[in-house]
Amino acid sequence: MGDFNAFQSQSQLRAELRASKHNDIVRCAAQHFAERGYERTSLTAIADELGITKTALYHYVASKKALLLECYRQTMDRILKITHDAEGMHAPALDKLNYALRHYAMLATAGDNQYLWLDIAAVLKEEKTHALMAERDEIDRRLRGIISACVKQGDFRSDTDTKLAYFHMIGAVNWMAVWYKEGGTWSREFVCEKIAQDVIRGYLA
Amino acid sequence: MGDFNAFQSQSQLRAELRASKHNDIVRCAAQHFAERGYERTSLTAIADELGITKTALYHYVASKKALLLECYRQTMDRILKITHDAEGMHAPALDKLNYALRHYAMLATAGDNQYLWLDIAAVLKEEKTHALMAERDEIDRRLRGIISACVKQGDFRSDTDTKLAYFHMIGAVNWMAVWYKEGGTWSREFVCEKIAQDVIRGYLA
DNA sequence: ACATCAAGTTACCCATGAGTCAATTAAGTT
DNA sequence: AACTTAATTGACTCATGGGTAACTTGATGT
Repeated sequence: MGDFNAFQSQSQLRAELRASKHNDIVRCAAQHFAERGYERTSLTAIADELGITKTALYHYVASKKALLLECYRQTMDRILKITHDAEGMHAPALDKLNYALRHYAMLATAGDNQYLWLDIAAVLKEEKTHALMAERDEIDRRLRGIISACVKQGDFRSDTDTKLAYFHMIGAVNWMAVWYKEGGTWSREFVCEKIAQDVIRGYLA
Repeated sequence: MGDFNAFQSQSQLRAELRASKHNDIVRCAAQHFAERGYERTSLTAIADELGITKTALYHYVASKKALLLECYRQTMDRILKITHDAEGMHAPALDKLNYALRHYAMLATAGDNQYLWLDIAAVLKEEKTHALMAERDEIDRRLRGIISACVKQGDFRSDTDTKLAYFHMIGAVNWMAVWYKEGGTWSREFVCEKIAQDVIRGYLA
């Protein structure tokens, strides 16, 4: 083994290349799943878009379902990061909540995600044992924690039911993936901000 | 032709029987589609539940897609009726809106409708020529009309964006189909009422 | 009695799509 | 050069599921 690869072994390079391709696949699949739904998406279609054959996919992914779960894990990770960042803010709970909802909405409206969120809900229902459940619960816990804090700090009405408020907010934001289309008179950021405000305003003391 | 069937011809009886069976099929299919989604539902499964063969279905329905469209037309008709009833109320626009949202929510939470609403959105997107589009638009128009009336009558803040408010409300209510489960401490009626209130409260002047 | 028609059934056809296998290429290792 | 291993392919299998065709049954009407 010569010293020309002192910084990085060739196997490491290979591993990185592999990881990169793997990532491409997941990203491409995520888009298809989000736009057309899991059932309507064929692995061949994904492979075609990537310029490879379906068989090649199986060198990177165990099965179609595994691919789906990975797509969803990526999405959950992003949401988890948002809630984490929100919790870490040095600001009133109300600001945290606004931040979380705004960024959540930005995720939901990024691209054509029509099917993404409902399919996730469906998968989570069936795959009870999966780690995705834990992530989902963690997201729930954090968001509801922030809402509770809004109540405790007196920004939200004291008779607020946090569970219902949570579902209300999440529902309104998730549904954006269905109706939001790029290219209106308002920017995406603005629409997300508006929805976050509207959803929060109903609970202000 | 004897007079024993003076009230109703036998062909009429047959037609009614046929219509009744047709209705059974649509109802059964609607449930399957709502619970498992269109793609995951097989005609054989529907036929099995009805105790007939798949082929027999084709005596009542032209195709799987036609069956889907009929299911959705039924749902749309129900929503249309709700908006119609709301409009016909002798009451302030605010009460009309509450009525419409409450009953819409009751529909969304009737049974396991997880997939129903999103699939409808998807079908409406593709089937641009179909009469369902017109019905959907009519529902939109009416609900947004009621929201506008709330603004005009001074019950809603004057800076309310009716389009966004509409999407917000519909989103929160549609999403109930995903999360609502029978058997909690609160009655379905109560939860629907609460959500309607929460969704409206944010716009009150 | 006899033609008719609706309602079903069995046995198919056919397209799609997930997943597998054996062979091939390309690159890295000794 | 010989060996190995990862990457990739084309050609399969196999199950599912929508839809069709031909036949049976049973009731209606003349």
